[in-house]
Amino acid sequence: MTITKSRPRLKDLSIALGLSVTTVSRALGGHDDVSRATQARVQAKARELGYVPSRAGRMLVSGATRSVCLVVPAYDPTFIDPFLGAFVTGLGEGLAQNDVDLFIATVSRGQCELDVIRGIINTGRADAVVITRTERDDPRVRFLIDQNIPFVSHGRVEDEQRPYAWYDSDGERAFELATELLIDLGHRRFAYLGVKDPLSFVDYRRSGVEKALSRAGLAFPASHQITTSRRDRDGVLVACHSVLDLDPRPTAVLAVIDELALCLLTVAAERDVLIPEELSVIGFDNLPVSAYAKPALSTFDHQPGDSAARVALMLANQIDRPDASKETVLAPAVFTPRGSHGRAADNQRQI
Amino acid sequence: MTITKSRPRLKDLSIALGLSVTTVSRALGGHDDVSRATQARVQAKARELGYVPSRAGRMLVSGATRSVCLVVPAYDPTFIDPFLGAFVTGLGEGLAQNDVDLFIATVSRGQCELDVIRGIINTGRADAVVITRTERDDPRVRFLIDQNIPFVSHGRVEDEQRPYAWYDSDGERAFELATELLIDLGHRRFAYLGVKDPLSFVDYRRSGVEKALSRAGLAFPASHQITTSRRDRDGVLVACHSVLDLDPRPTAVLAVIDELALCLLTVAAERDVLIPEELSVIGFDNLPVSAYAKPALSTFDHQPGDSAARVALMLANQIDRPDASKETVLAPAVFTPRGSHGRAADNQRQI
DNA sequence: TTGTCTATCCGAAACGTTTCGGAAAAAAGC
DNA sequence: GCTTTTTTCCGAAACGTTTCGGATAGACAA
Repeated sequence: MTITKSRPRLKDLSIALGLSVTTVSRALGGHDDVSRATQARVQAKARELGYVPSRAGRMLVSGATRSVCLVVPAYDPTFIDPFLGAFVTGLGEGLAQNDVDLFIATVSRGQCELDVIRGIINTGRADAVVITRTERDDPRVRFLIDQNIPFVSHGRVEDEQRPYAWYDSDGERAFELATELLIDLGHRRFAYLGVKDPLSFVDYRRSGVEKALSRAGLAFPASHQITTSRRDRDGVLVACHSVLDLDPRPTAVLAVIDELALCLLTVAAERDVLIPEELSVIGFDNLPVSAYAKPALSTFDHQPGDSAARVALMLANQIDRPDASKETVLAPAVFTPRGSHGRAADNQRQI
Repeated sequence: MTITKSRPRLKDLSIALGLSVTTVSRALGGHDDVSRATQARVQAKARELGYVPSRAGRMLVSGATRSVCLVVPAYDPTFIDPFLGAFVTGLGEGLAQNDVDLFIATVSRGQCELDVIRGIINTGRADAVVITRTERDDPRVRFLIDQNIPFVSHGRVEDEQRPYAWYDSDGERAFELATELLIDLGHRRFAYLGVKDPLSFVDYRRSGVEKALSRAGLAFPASHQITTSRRDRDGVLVACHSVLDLDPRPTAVLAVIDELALCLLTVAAERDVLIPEELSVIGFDNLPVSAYAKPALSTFDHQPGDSAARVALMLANQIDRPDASKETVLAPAVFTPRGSHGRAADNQRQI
């Protein structure tokens, strides 16, 4: 009178049904070399006994794991994306719907990210990988294409000619639109607050500003493009002050990330620069706290949930149809206008 | 002249060495029924050929997966912890050092978290699970103990009598200390800004304030404990105003999370309440933006990286020694004094 | 010399699944 | 009624690992 604690196996089903293991397996697989009647009978029994196929067994015979790996660098805490949590959640959610598991690999200090990826694939721990925060000329993308490893990149790299699957939110278009909007509001003197990191989204956003300004015949001198390092807290403050020190002072600033925009807001408050009356500020990210800033920050939203869901779908496609053409998705970032931007003051408009 | 693309198996090693598969396996396992010389020879060859054992093969025979699952609810975006990214990263990092994989399961809207956990264990996808954001009386903890599933809880629940492994940062002690510090700075009128969610850390932090105040013989009436829902942006604003509307106005406020504290800071600025001269504010979380607030927010740091590393270790222990006693860790949160708190104004002190 | 003990190695089975090739039975064609 | 085709099922092998229970050889004791 032993209690069978462990869940049923194919063999248990076959015994219970008086069929062979083969037939049970094929019935559950929906193959047509087993009669409809038997298929139904097997499936009913499987449901009844709560049968779930063993992943290990399947992996062994198929060689595939039905799981993807998100590779996240852990060597630099500032690299930890504020959206990582939301992204991971959305990714897991989307993958689960396609019966794919998500697993996380980290790259420690001193480890080579490429080696980590190679290890994941070689040890057969994942069928595909996701990378985020692509760099200007990202060695990971090159490597993954070279090695013919299925992957989806969150963020695109400009230089890569070969096709690969990527998802990116269109920061270039976003900042182009924001700049146009500000021009329409009468602004003529712009500054851009950027970061030094060689991440590809940084380039795109800056370029959006440049495009809109040049189209409007407005100057965008290097002196008005102030960049700093996120890592360096003092540097961030210095950069914000530099923006306000420009003479004549710009009336509109595009900040590449909310974190910088928020800092600029507080520095401006310290220096009694009125926002948005004297200075319009638009950021990018829509951090949760941005809504609570004073004034609330106008910014762009990534819709991290949607993007993760889309990436999940792309990954499932990569796994299930490895030879399908590589999807590329350029998603619009949605403008979230709040209180930090407005019409240029008239006196400034006439200058 | 075929190129062997796939990595070597135990069998390949055995052929290359002229040994049996068994001996190779046992040699790599370091068993003493194979001579030292052979062990060395096998290990050298394994290194040379780049042998890595197949996880599938191991899983099949051992029944264990050497992976743990982080269960994260995806049904409510506000549930997504701002530290989730850092936590996931640290966890992955720590687990990898113990040769354990981290995999992520999400609970979708309409799914029962308990069912998800059961599924993970039943389908043998993980040997242990991690849960976060424990609730006051958490059904997950009860369930996991009942089912004898190895787990570590990030956050503890007060009511559970049976031993289980948990890690928590000591919010109670933290707010107790913060309150004492403020009392020493001359503050006598306190308010507490809380959230309604039934999360266990909420209770502990509030209780810390209460303890310190009662020890100092100061009142802590319900009217001065203002709670709101994080989900409800307007509600948060209303709560912040309510704190400032208290008459006489408190001189010190403890906010259960930085998000609320930051909101209070902006509301106070709007209403020309000087911080810290007229009002001291201390939060908890040390969000990245908290350093950029005006004034910079005094708060407590979780040290999410350290906590994740510790939890990873605890998990590895649970897997490797399932019968070991359950570790519990109560980690101090480190006070991060900045500009949002200070000495109580003299005139108020005398009231 | 014979038997026992130890050191070292190996064959076979097992874990759970899938697929290949074949076999039996039923249906169809003549 | 006989052959051919189709339908439906099954045995065996394979995936990569580990362990159990031997097996072989040499060392040792009597």
